[in-house]
Amino acid sequence: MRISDIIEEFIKDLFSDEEEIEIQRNDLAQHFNCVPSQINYVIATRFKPSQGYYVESKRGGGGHITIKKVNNTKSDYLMHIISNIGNSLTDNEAKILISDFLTYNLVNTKEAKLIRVATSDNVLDIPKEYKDKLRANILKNMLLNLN
Amino acid sequence: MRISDIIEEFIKDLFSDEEEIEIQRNDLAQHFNCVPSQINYVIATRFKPSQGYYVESKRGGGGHITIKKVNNTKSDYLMHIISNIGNSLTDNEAKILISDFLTYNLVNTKEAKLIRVATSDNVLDIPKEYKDKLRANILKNMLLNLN
DNA sequence: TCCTAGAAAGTCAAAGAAAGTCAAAGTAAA
DNA sequence: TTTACTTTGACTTTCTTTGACTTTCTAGGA
Repeated sequence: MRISDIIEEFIKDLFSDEEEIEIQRNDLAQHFNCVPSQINYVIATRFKPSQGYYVESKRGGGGHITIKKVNNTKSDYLMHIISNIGNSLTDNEAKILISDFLTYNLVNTKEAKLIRVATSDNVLDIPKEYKDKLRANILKNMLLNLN
Repeated sequence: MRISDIIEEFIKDLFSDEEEIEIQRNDLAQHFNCVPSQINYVIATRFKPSQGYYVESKRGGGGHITIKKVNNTKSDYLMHIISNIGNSLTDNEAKILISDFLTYNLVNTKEAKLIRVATSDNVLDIPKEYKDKLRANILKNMLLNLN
């Protein structure tokens, strides 16, 4: 398994009930035996605002990285995601979003699967230049119809 | 015997009890002493939706190919539909099919809605020449994932 | 007060690790 | 002998890992 996925999961577990967590980049890197910038990679790809997270940090002595979950209620979270999807979305971004929906109980397994299928790269076999735009569109529309 | 057939059989054997397997393209190619793209060929020709398989993959470090087998004894009707959809489907045809699914209780209202959204003409905002083909593909793959 | 050392975190590009594409060449079937 | 299916390989794309270098912050000493 990829170290990035393991770190992602570890961080998400830190949010047991909290809606805000704080980590030390170097400590975490040491814990997982990787270079510190790997932590930045994980945050950059898995904890983006468009994924419902807000990140702050401080350098220097006593420095740290704070990650906040943007919204509390399910419908706020959903609205936040929908309005932040923009008009382009990669396969990987979609995958992470959908797995978050499942973790946060916004959808059940079956629905998550349906959404995943309709946004996955293999299913969307059209020229590359249309893919990410189409994917964003499909996902937004499916989410809007969840209620 | 053709190498493609051997690989096909090998992959099918991997599904002993599992309904979902994961392979490494390069490893498999090495195992059979063929070029990696041969694996793509086998998947493209023998693991199509109309044959009851759903495929996903990921590139890069830790990449892999996942193949899911749909238990087709579960719903003959569904498999029948899937293999009869062909590779093109109009908006209207999709609409009718989906409302049939609902009538026959193959899906619930929410699922029907999700499927409808992902196959509807105005969500699929790509050039006309790709639409019906894409719609067919999306619908087939979504149906495969109903269990 | 101001300067400086050390402690964090950030950036960015290169290298590495998979998988995907596509078309040409080869083979089998009708 | 066409036509359809297979095999092959060069090239592309996507995602992850790594590391050298930069920036920012705090605290302690001159």
